[in-house]
Amino acid sequence: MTRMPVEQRRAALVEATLAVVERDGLAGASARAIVTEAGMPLGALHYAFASLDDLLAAAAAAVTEQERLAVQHLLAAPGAGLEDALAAGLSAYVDLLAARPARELAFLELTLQASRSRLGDPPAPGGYAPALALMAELLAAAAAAAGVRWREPVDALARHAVAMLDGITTTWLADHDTDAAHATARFLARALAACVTAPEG
Amino acid sequence: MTRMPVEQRRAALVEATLAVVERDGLAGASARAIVTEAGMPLGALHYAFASLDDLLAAAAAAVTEQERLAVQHLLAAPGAGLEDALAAGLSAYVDLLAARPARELAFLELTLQASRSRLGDPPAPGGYAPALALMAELLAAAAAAAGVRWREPVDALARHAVAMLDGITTTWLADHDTDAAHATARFLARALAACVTAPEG
DNA sequence: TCTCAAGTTGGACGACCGTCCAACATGAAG
DNA sequence: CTTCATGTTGGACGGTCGTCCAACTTGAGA
Repeated sequence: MTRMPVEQRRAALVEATLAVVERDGLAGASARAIVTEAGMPLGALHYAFASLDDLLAAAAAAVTEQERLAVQHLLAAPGAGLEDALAAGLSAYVDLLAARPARELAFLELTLQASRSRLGDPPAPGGYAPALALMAELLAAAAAAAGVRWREPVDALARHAVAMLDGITTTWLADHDTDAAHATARFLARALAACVTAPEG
Repeated sequence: MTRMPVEQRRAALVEATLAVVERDGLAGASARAIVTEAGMPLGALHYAFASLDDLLAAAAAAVTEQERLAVQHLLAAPGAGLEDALAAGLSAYVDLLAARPARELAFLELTLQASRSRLGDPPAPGGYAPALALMAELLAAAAAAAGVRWREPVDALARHAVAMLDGITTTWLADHDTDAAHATARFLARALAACVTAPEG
């Protein structure tokens, strides 16, 4: 392969890993499948990463950054009320899930694999932090746009929302019931909207 | 191995599979590891199941029956209010999760594997049905005990609750934050409790 | 142009995989 | 006791796995 900074090589391998896991599942994410996807020779993997597990861990870390970033522009609802804005954003995620289920499934597989490797860890705040921080920002912005204030810490609410998104995902993947997933999204929006003070108060 | 009805053999293999996945993860659930766990010879697997995938699918199906059954006696709160009863039950699940995380992780791994195999399926109501039915029963019983009635169909609320349990699980597995998981459980209990008519109405 | 350290490659290795099936054990029928 | 259909076993097979490393390419410095 042509000369290439190691950093760029690592990024390309991570991207190829995400593509392979999305297409063939975590079980199909072998060293050979990944380097083939990336158009690299077999040896390139152990030149950029110490082991395949290291690459999968890096891919899992990249996921929390990349995936939740796709949700970023979902909460860009116009001047509607807070609950409607939240419901629109969450429903947009459901549509994204229904349109590209393999992608969300791949993200869950990688996240779970990372969770297993950290099962016997100390407290371990974990790599979820970026997703939580992003969701907290979105919630804060949504409240500001609606002219209301959260009655509870946004960090706590953000964690509830992230958990609910995960649950919506696993449940939809199990039954493919898009209507029900939208209903769950509205349920969460209503629950979140119940945690604000009166408008302009 | 001593004579043994095929049905019993299948059940023993499914149980052994759950034990192996809990200990070593889905990646470690090889045919040899499973039959060793079950104390059976290698050939016994293909004598009771057509393939390893069939066994894993059977294990995934057994999970939805078995796992959610563990939650059954969690909602047995005394005469407290509905929200407190729900919160107590959901918090009990969080404690169960924190005490035996590998088990819940194994359940998720098997469920996700099953989800992947059904990715390109027709509508497919899926094997989630028993879990939903059980949760619906629990919610109906809880409302009856509190002397209130659900304002929405219990089936819909049950699906929200199951989704939230999954989300609580994946999130806790990522950050091991038991306090935050309890807070999310209370959040869900409050959201559910907001869906009833006034007591004794 | 020649040298050589650094970067890159793909074949080789041992281990493990799922599956199959020829050989073996078993217990009822004769 | 002998027969034999049925149930059971574990070794063998072809394949794929992750990893390593000897050989090759590259491009800057002498």
